Amino acid sequence: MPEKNSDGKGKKRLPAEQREKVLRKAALGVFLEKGYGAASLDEIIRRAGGSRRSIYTRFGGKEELFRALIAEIADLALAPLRQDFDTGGSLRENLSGSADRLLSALLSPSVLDLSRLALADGARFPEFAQAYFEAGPGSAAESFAALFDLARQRGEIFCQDTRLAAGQFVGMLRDNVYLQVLLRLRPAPEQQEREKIIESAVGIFLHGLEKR
Amino acid sequence: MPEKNSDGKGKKRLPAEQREKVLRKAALGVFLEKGYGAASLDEIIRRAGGSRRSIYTRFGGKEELFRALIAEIADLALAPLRQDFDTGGSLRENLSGSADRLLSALLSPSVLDLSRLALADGARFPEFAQAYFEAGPGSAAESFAALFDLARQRGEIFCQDTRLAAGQFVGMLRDNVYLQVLLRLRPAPEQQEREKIIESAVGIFLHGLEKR
DNA sequence: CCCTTTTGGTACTCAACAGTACCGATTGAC
DNA sequence: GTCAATCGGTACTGTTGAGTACCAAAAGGG
Repeated sequence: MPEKNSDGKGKKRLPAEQREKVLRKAALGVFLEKGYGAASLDEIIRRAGGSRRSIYTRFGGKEELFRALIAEIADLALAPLRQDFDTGGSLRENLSGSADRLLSALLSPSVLDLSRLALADGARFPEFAQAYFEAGPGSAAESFAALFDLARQRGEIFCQDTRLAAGQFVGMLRDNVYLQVLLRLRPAPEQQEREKIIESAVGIFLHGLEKR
Repeated sequence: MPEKNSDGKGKKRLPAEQREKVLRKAALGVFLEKGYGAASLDEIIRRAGGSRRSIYTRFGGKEELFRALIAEIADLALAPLRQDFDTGGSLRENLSGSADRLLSALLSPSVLDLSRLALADGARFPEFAQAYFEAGPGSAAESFAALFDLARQRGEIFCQDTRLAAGQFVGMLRDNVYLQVLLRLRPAPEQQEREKIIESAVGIFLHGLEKR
């Protein structure tokens, strides 16, 4: 008796291109949720459909599958984080707006998972840790540094090392509240608390960089 | 032929108490280096000597062994971080000194491993994430908050929410340099760079909190 | 309509590892 | 010295999951 699958999906075949997309997406989800070590190919296949062959013919194995995802992982999850600054507006407005976008991105579930993944499995996949940092906190800090440079040229602030200060500003947003969220000790702060965090950080920072 | 072990250690038996100490220490090292999932009992036994029985009779299993370590893990690795503040000296001196001790602790190999462990396996062991945060960044922030409260009472600084500011100051030390070290993208900064980081952070922060 | 190629699904092998059983050796009490 | 209890070492069991083999069904060209 030619039997169908339990879920009734049958044995429809997907064109190679689409199968690969579905596989990448499913793998991405499982890796982000479970981490590299605890992620199982069976789980990926269960979500994506297809068979083990589809992974091994297309990618070569678990490790290669993960490596194949690195580029798009960083791009995808950190995209909202790399928004350009408004050219107009005051320094404070620009800083607050950018900080808000950065903090919201950092606190989004997918970026939180991504950060945990980079920290947990960065030892085995240095390119991944590198890609994560460059696409995320690194590029954010560079944007802030550019902002600070401009303000310094205008004489609005006083700062010897704008890159260092920018990295510290990003760190300031990654404060203990963020750390607690990353450790799953508390839920992400809502709009109101985020605003308080940003107001405090921007206030301290801008005042701290004022000409003295 | 009654044969000795390859390393010549023989079959000396350790008193129960000492065996447990050695086991705890070895397990601590392996968990910190490999993470919970990748740590194997065989490796722990190889380092500690003894046999699997010594783990199962004393602790019950891998999970219980890990849980038994949580308290001392946090205590041990974060001890240098919880030094009291000098009561004398200026606010800036106190802040700089404390920040230096905190940063040095955060950047020490064992605390870096501990932080990665808390982030990677905090999902499975929430008590561990909790203990890590409270013993480490949490208590550090509380100390800074106390320092800020005192300074505010003296009228030296202006700050609405000292706890928030203290958490942000700790975050500021956990800047992008620290993040890169945590991600194993670069070695820990030497004394000179650490001083620059602290000088910048303390300078921005104190100036930022000045009465305006 | 048939035949080749590719894919989905399943069954298998192999390795790693947690947990258990057991034997002989060591220790300490008597 | 003798004996009971315990410990070290090793072998075994069961499970999980990566990687492989194979078969049958589907797609597509002739």
